Amino acid sequence: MSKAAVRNPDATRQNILQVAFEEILLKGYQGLRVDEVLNKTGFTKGAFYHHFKSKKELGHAVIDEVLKPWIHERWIEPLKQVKDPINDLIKMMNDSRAEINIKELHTGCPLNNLTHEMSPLDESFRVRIVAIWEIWYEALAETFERGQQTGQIRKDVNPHNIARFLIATIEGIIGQCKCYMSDQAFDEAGKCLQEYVKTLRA
Amino acid sequence: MSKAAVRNPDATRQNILQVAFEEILLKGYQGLRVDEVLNKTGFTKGAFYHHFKSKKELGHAVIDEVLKPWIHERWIEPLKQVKDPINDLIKMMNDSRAEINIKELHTGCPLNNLTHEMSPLDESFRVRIVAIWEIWYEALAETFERGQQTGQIRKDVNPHNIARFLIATIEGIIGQCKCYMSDQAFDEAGKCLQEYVKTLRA
DNA sequence: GAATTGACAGACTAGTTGGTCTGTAGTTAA
DNA sequence: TTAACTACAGACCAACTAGTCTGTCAATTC
Repeated sequence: MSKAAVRNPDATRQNILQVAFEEILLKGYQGLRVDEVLNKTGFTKGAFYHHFKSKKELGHAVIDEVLKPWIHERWIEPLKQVKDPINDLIKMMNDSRAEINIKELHTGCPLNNLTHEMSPLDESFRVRIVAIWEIWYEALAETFERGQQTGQIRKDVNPHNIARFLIATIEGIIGQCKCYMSDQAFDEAGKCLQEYVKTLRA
Repeated sequence: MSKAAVRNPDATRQNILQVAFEEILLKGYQGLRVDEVLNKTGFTKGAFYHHFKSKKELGHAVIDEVLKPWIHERWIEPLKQVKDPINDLIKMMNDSRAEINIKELHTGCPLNNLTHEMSPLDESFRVRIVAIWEIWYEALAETFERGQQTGQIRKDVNPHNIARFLIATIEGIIGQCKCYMSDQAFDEAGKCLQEYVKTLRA
């Protein structure tokens, strides 16, 4: 009875999910300790296993209820608003860089982090994470298709191929920054990336 | 006395290192179990802790004595032999693709795997892994510099920037293949990558 | 307002895991 | 030959960790 004089189960769940997400980013799913989440949230085993059947189900919930909405807010929604694909995308990539610098360089891209550590561990993780990549991939491809229709993007390029290429490159660059704990890779590769994107202009 | 009627300490160490490396690729360093390595090699705790002070030191040895030589053999040496940067690099990337298909798609790039999981865990891991990236990075940049001197590569591009860009892109593509467990990403993004590389021709 | 259900608290457990320690057989040097 | 050292074998341990179980108080229902 040390906590929760007034009850709020939704807030409890969200609290646990958020802390678990941060722990996974720092230490990975395998390095995530249920006890540590409970320490940081102030809840107990009783609360945790009331909301989650197991650690694995917590992993599922983190992917579906934290990571997925984050990608939506960070990439999918902005992509829908794009009017000038070339310039807007360059701007979004620069925003991405700024965001990386803010929350410490060693964190990297959350989606890519979970991809590399969690997806090989269990098929249930992998399918959930792939679903998120697909959403991003399709949203990017659609952005290029719209650009082709409005005559802003060359019509001889394949929107899906470009989408996959850009996603791969962005993640690769962020991965380098993460390991080097420096944004030098962003300076170097970013220049090439911007030049490449500009070649797509009609 | 169930094993090693005849002794060969070097082979013992290499055996442990190789199995540990494969285990890390499959389950990550945190998922690596000393006992499992001993099961698969047939050795015991006594042997293990005679050769390695701790699990962490095993991690160091895997990076320095398995991963690093692998990169040397797979990338550094071939890069030294490059006569025609554009065509040879495209060939090397296709080789890389073939290799990925052979040892199951979910494995991904060893260097990138260890980068994402191990480098955030401990600074001693990170500095060792960064050192390997640097070797690859410099070897690639030097290849482009040679290409510029021989007039095969445009002189208005920065060799180091291209090197970083290519490394990031290659790793990003392999990462996508790993998560999707499909080489579709290689088909899609690979086309863009090849086109980009060709634009570097003088 | 009594009863049922939901949302926790917290002690406890069983299985795992990195690491230790003692013993012993092969190897090498004198 | 023998003493000293190397390269293991394998039992053992302490710490950790996901998960359980019983109890309790708040919230909802009737």
